[in-house]
Amino acid sequence: MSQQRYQRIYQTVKYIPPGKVATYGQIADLAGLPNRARLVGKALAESAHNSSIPWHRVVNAKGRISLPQGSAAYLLQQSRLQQEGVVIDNGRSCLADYAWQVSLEDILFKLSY
DNA sequence: ATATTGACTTGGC
DNA sequence: TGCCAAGCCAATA
Repeated sequence: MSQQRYQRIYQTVKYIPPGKVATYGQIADLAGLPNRARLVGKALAESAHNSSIPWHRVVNAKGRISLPQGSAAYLLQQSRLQQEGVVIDNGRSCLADYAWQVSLEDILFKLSY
């Protein structure tokens, strides 16, 4: 059911390693879709049922969970991140500690398909 | 074809 | 830290 139009976004999200987080804007840029952070959120909302997509590793530019505070989805994202070792302080993760940094080496030798 | 809606971002206080 | 106004733009209505 995941729409074909969000394929690039989904593939990019799959590369976020466990224990790390990426921002909506970062995913959009990496997917070749600059200025489309909101589209990433939309794509993830539709991927919630797809277990192969680690949507919980995507947070906003401030490192915070962008879901209604206290909602089921919010709690699920929080617990999944905590399980991976990401400390969540009042809905916020510390980007300085957990931000996913894509290096040139990753692009050339590890993320190749 | 026009208007509204977002799991967003940035910059300024 | 936090709030706000703008800017952004595909998808929906």
